[in-house]
Amino acid sequence: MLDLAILGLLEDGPLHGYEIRRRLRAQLGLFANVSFGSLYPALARLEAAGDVVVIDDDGDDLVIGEATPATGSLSGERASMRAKRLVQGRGRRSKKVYRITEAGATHFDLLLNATGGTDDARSFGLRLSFARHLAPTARLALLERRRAQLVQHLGDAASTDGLDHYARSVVEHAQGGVRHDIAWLDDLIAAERSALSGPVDTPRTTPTDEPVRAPSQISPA
Amino acid sequence: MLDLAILGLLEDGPLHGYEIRRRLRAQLGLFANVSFGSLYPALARLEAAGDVVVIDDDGDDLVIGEATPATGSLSGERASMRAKRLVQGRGRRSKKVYRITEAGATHFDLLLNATGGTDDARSFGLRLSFARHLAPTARLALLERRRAQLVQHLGDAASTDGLDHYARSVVEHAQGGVRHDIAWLDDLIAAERSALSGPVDTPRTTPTDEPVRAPSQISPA
DNA sequence: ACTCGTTATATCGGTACGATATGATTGTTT
DNA sequence: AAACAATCATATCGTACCGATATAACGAGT
Repeated sequence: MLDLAILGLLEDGPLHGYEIRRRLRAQLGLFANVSFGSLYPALARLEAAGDVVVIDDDGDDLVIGEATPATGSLSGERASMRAKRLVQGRGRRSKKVYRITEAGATHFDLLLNATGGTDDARSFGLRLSFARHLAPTARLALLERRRAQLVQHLGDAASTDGLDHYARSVVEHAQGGVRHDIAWLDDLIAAERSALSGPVDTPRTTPTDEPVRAPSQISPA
Repeated sequence: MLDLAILGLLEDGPLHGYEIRRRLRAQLGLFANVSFGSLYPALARLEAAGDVVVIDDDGDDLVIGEATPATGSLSGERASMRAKRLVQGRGRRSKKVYRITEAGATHFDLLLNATGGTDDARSFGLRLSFARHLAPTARLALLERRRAQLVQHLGDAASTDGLDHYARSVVEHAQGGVRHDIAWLDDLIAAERSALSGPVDTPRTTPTDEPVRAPSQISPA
């Protein structure tokens, strides 16, 4: 989950942890309230896995020999990093800027295209946010997978019998939200379809074979 | 989070773990996808804390001496339980039915009325589901607290500049959802207000001083 | 010079999740 | 009636995530 988010942001250029969090809050504002208690461990994880590397402000990789000892001691890297930090920064540095590696980019593609996994709203929103990195067909597949999940979600919803006023209100409101989500997905799917089938010109059948649908925007209060 | 849910369900009578999960899925369907990996540890937690006790099918508490050795060995209780299970059930039992204690009920009130804590949608939905256990003023406070959270949430939302089509769509759709939530809360708040101020009779001002508002239901797809 | 708010990294304890294992009960097929 | 599958039910393991907290560097105000 977080790995996907971090790698996706780093695809557009190196960032340090704090900035990653800011963008996550801005771009994915609502879910993704990501805390440092998960962000920094995640960055350490990705660094250990070789998906990201720490660079300094000049863009140089913060590893000495460049010929990394491969599957050797991980602590060696950290030690050398600390060394360079001391040498050229005189302890003045505070930011740790991360850059995505080729392995990281591969890993990102893998995570982004993964069909299975969790079906929660967060991971879908995350994937859709990075949908520009997906092939058009994969994009469409992502949307339709999500739509099917939500439809099924509505399907096996209980009958709200035996629930008091408040609980019923919660359930019904949530169901309304799901229906809203489905309508939204329908719009996105239609857009993807028309972009796939007729990227030429003269979209003849497009505006007619679609039922009348609200323009994806609730009344702005 | 889970403690609140479990205790709230047990307020209406003893249940076993599996059934708790079913009700959680039904009543709070959407969030609350509660997994056993969190449910059973939570039950064990609550049992250790004395908030719930295991009973057998006749309603008897499944502890031998009734004079529990207090802060002694926890494993003693489990051993005695296992013993009784063997004695009177000949291993036929598989369900562990939990009953809430007085301490548990107190704890539940505490959790339900807690003003601070997390501000996520799940815990709010959970609290609102159990709102019938709240005093009318506390109910209103809960709703207004949540409303303020959402309004602020909308406030410090970024400007969606620099976001591509997909990311912007995600953000805008989420914001629409938040506005929808706020409208819903406004309805609930209005209802609570009118129930507080004029619970007598002749609801004179009720149908008129309220702005025209959609009936909380999206077009049913 | 001093404090305060912001930027920034990091760790800790607790809680939740997904996968998985295991047993008991019930229903269905042969 | 035996065999099998599905469902009901409890439990544990590893990992991810969160909230609180600690720490430190730096700029701005006073």
